[in-house]
Amino acid sequence: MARGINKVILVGNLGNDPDTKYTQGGMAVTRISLATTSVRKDRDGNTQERTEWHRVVFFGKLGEIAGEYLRKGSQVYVEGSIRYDKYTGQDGVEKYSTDIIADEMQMLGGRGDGGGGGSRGEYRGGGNDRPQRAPARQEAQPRREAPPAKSNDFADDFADDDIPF
Amino acid sequence: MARGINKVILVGNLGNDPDTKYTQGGMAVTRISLATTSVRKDRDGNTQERTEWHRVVFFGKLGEIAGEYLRKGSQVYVEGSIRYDKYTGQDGVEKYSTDIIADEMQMLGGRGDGGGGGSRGEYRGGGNDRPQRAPARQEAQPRREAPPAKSNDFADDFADDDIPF
Amino acid sequence: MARGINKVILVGNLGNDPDTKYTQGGMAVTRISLATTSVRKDRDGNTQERTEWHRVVFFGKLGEIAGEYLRKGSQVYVEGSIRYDKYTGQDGVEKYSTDIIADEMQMLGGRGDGGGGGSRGEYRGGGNDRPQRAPARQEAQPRREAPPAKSNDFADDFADDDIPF
Amino acid sequence: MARGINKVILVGNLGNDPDTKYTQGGMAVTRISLATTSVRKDRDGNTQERTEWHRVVFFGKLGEIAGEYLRKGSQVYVEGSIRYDKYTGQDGVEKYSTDIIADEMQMLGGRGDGGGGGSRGEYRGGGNDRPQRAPARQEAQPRREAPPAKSNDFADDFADDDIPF
DNA sequence: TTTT
DNA sequence: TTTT
Repeated sequence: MARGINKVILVGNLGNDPDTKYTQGGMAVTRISLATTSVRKDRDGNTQERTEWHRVVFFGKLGEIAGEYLRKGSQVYVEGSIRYDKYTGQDGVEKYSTDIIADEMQMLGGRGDGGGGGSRGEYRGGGNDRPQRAPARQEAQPRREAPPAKSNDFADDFADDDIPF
Repeated sequence: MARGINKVILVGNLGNDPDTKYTQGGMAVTRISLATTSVRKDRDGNTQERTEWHRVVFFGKLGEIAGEYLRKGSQVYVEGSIRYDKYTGQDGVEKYSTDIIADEMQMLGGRGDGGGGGSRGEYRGGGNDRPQRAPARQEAQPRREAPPAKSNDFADDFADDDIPF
Repeated sequence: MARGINKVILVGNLGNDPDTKYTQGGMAVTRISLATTSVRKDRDGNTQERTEWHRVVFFGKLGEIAGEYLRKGSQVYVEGSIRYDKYTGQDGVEKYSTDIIADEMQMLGGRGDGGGGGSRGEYRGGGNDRPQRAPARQEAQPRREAPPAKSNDFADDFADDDIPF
Repeated sequence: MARGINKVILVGNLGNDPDTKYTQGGMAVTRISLATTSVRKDRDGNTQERTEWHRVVFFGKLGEIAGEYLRKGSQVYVEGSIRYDKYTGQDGVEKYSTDIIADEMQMLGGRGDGGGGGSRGEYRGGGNDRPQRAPARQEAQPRREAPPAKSNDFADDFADDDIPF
């Protein structure tokens, strides 16, 4: 039985345009790099600034919306959970990664340099957006290239069954 | 100027007793390993369970309280922020680590196998618990060994000035 | 279009057993009174304690689980949103109420005086637990009286269509 | 001893300019009205929109910053706790109010119609901003009228000792 | 490595 | 009205 709370709340700006790929089952997986900067005063009274870069991942419908509306510089609210992964790199060395699996996002004031659209992205991950075999993704991301017809890099990372929520 | 929100809320159980060390300036640094388990149903209707192990770090007064009251199995509420670090291992290879820097904690119902005491730990990281030169740490952790008189492993990790909040 | 975040996170203890009722459509609506206590030191160094009593409401499947597993004294984690209502009392005077509409809950260590059961309640409000015409509620709450066959007090408060999420 | 978590996270827009007053001890108390709007689809597939208006209160240094930088329309992130109060109105009737006591805020992208300034407000309520007898408030709010020399409406609500954190 |  |  599930036990525990694993919740992350971020407000930050994208360091780059989002990267959207598709699983073999047609599910969108969008990744962004999100900066949050904090300050503190050290003992000498100097201001110290530190930026964390969060790797945030959006799945399914939320991945489509994030890919469509977010742009480099966009300010966004993200809610999700932390996921730690361990894998073996191509060099045979064990590596670790940490991702924030988003289940809610909301665009904030600034539009970044994407501009154009006008409409505002927002979505709360519901319960029933598991990939229903070939979503109508043609309509879903007017400004993204068509998803690759067959396999792609994410195929190694995520089977459709791997949706982490 | 600071910009962004980086907030983590965890409720989980400790996998081991806490590990408390002291910086050269006498500041307590306590680390715990905290499990949060979530479940989801996969496409075949099978229940999938996944546990994340969070490395949580408590500094200063909060580190003393965490070290004193938490035990393997304890259930605890933790609030803090995510911190990503990159360092070079002794093997010369670049490594990455992710820590949750706690700024609030509260013990919950279950006591784990610590038992005994009776009193309940709880604390909110305030603004003025920077190491004031040699805190009265003798009184602070009745059940922990005296902090090492001189250097320790954390000396490499944290100078007093590194308190991350 | 939706705009904004309205999120509440509570950890507290129930002041009384939960109160479960049913809408005419058969949806469970469970209310609890949840205490959170905070302390601060006033200027004279005296400890001041203050308790807030939150009215938390659970709908649908979550309402059934809350009604079944929570008891007076139970410690519980609740996530939800704030809802302010204004209504006219039977005395013709305008009144205001504030409720926390829960969309996630998890029982914590302490069991309160409910005891017995053994199993632990937990649930995340999903997207598809709107009342599907007559849920199998007979099985759902073994320890609660059968829901009233017809109207009840909540009928005035909530139509099935009023589920606030 | 304190027990429980009472945490609120809001992202919304101000419905009006902030209202700043001062206690007799010289502490700033700023109130804003913050809107968060959510949507849901009802059974007929129609989009239902609902706006909650939160009364948010900022004390001390945070109150000065909120009063200076926020304006009608500003988008802001607020973190705090819920506080329920019961008082007797001038008509002799018992009334209830709910406030969000802020302990952290951060201005977001949009500037509202305040414009001008340029600098961005942000602050985390620290531990030591209790009113130190007459803060240098002349410098603190360039664009607000001078605080009343003597008593004001808040005097009834808040003594200096009432700072709720 | 925890917990249920 | 809870809890410690």
